[in-house]
Amino acid sequence: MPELPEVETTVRALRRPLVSQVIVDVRNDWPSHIVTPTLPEMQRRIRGRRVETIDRRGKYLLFSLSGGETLIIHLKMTGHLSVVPADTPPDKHDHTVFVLADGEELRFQDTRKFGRVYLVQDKQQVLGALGPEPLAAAFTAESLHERLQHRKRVLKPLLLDQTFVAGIGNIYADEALYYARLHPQRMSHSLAKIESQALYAGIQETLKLGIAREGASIDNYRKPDGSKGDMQNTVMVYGRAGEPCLRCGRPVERIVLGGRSTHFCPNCQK
DNA sequence: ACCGGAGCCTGTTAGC
DNA sequence: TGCTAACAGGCTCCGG
Repeated sequence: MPELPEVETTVRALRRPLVSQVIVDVRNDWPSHIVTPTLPEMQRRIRGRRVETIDRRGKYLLFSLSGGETLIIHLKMTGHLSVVPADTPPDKHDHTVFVLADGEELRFQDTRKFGRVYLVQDKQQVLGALGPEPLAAAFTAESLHERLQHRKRVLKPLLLDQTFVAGIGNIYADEALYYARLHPQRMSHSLAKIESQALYAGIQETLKLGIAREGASIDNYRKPDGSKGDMQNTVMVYGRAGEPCLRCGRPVERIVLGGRSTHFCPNCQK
């Protein structure tokens, strides 16, 4: 499941093959994949546009196009993007395909069809509600502490709330809480400053590690070239229910919070 | 302001 | 062995 490090890895891998390429058409066989505009209008507005830059905001990929519009893609659960020669045999889960002028295609493969595509003039229309970027300079331990104090929410679901912090998903939320030695059911406003600082460090360290390892291929995630990331070999608690905590040896526990599986060490995390 | 549940999907896995 | 049912999970919407 692509989270910030997986999306960042995808963005970095797509820049070389895609930046400065001209899009000549769009194909789609699953209408709800494209949120806005309609397919005919997207085709009209995107034809002849050049990809100028590729960036990331939270878990969204942003393709800035000549003419000022932005193509935005969210991979959700099973989305995968790759640039391949147009004669590459199609996969049955390729649902939106951008045809490029050089004979290649940007293919959005998405088994569970949760992914979403937008073409907008104003990217704030899609990104406007997102919280701060966790790896940006403006996001500090102090500002995190402040934001935690102003909410009365269970820590784990709050970390998954994209309006609170952008980009953290189920894996990195569990890992960050483990790193910070904080119980996932702690209330946000109960954190002492030193605990907020630990959470800040946990978020930073786990996300940076995830990027350095080029993502976690625990489930479906693959890099654009189809290869796996390495982060799955470094997870401390996620998916390790019943296995010994790597710090104290007691079994890792699994509970459900906010409808999400949550893994933690009841001995190390208070 | 916050919480819980339904819905969107389909490949995988647990259970019979 | 073969089949069905439950499950996973990011995000939005709805009602409490």
